[in-house]
Amino acid sequence: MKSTSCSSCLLKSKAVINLGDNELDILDKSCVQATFDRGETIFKQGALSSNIIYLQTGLIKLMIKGPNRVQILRLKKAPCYLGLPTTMGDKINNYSASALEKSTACFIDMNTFKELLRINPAFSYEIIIELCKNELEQFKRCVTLVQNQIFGRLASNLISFADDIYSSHEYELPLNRNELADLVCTSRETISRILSDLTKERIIEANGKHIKIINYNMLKEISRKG
DNA sequence: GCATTAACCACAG
DNA sequence: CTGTGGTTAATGC
Repeated sequence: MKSTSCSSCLLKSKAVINLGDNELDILDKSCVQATFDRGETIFKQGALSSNIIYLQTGLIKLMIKGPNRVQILRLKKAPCYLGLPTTMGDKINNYSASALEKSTACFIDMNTFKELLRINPAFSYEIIIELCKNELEQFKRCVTLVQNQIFGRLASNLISFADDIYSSHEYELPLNRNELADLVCTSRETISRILSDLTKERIIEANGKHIKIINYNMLKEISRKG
């Protein structure tokens, strides 16, 4: 299935750049590339996990089944590693990942990955950096979700789509209203209402999945104050 | 009490 | 799959 070798790959991660030729060969032997269409599951909560996944291109969502409903943990945009916590931290996946747009990913055998961590400190260092950045992002998101009211929670996410994912004040939402609700912990109805309220206030324009941020500063203010 | 927030339900495009 | 309206429960003046 693999069209290129790891050594000639143009989409190397920051960690893999530090690997020598020998180490790239080791990686090459247990690395398989796959592509996913929108909606396809990359890995599933409850299943045995034995791979580290490097998302080369695309956008995915991580979700976890809570006591009552699904919770979208976060969206992740390539390039990034997927499943580090769930593969290294447990034998079973603690959450699922599915593609929000056409994505490509490399599946790396966990034992090979562990071996690379052991033999190459520069590689390990980059992995730790990525993990730490992720944790900080999660902490921030946690505070926003717990302490802000719904306007603030949704505003934060609309801003994060614009700044972190699409680098534009105008974009197509990768999620429907229900998924948006799962992302900011509310109901589908409330999402509808808030999007139309924000449109009435001329802070954004929302037409179906098309979002245009008109008053970025105001939206930022809402996300800060909750 | 009264106002606000947000969930749940129902129903219509 | 979405948007809206009515109802209701919880919380805070």
